[in-house]
Amino acid sequence: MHMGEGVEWSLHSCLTLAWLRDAGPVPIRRLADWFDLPQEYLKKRLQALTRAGILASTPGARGGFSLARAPERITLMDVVTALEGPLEPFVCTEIRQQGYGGRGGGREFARPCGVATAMRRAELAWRRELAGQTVADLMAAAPAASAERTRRRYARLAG
Amino acid sequence: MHMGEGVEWSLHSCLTLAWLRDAGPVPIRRLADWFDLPQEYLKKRLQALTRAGILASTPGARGGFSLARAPERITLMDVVTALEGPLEPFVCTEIRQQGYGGRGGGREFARPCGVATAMRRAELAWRRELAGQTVADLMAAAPAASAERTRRRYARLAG
DNA sequence: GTGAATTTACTCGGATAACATTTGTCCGAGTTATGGAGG
DNA sequence: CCTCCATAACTCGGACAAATGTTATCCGAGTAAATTCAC
Repeated sequence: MHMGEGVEWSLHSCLTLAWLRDAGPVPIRRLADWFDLPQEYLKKRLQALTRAGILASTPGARGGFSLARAPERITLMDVVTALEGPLEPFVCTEIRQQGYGGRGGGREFARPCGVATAMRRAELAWRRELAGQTVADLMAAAPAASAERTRRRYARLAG
Repeated sequence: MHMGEGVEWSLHSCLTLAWLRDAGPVPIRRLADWFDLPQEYLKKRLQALTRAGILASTPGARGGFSLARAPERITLMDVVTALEGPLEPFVCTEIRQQGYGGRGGGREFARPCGVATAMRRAELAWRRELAGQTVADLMAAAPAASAERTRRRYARLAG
């Protein structure tokens, strides 16, 4: 059970984009250099966020990525599902059909599998927690100096 | 983000073993037939549970797997960590070091990365939920007939 | 100068390769019950 | 009847192969600003 690195990359990217919101769209090149990440692959991930309506991409010169909505309205859940897909970590393949009921069983399987239900409950707790935190919260939790430092450093790079 | 099928298999196996506790150790062959799963691979998974002290394995003829402790004392968390390893789904690779601080930053990174903290919080909620449910709870949640039916069917097979 | 053409700086999407993990298979070795042979 | 031995039924562990998923790279196409050039 592992969550792709793209999640970390994307969250940090969102955080940065949030801080640079006034500076206009940020090209992928800058973000990749910023965090020293593979440019093309990071792009792919951010494209996924764009398809999900979390980021907006402006093509052409002076284009790049930017937040599509206010940081308060982007939850971590949004980002995670955009990247990892809407699929739940635990997928019930209904093994039990084979086991407890045998070929006949019918009625017993109308209600969902107990194992799946238990897992689902845990996933819901996870999702709830993710949905409860926004990019704005991340900004607030970061050291006070980070925002300003990021803006300064970016301005210097962008000349 | 996906959780291996072994988790589902193992939980159903534990449930079955719990019901068949009086019938002595259950050979892997039976379990695999039971759920129509690949025998050798299921064995691997159950061996992992054995190493974790959740199951006990008795070698030799009439051997097989059995619960190592009471169903009340086996949490879903135990099973999941035994199979997927103790590693957290989200791994922080500290890419921020590159980004916000640049080469100098030092002091700012003493406290953990905000993104990682947020993710950790969600994982904790997940773990807590998993740790709160035991195999005994699964037994209780299952349809009343399942236990007896399982025992009967097993007796017939082993007959 | 003004407008059109060219260049430059971006994103988008698909194709593909390298790599890791999960899933599945196979085999040799060790352990214990069972059944039979010899006393 | 008792003992010893062979056999059968299991698990354990490692090595290996196949399938899948993640990470990464490359390329052609589209879009928009900036630059160049013609007039």
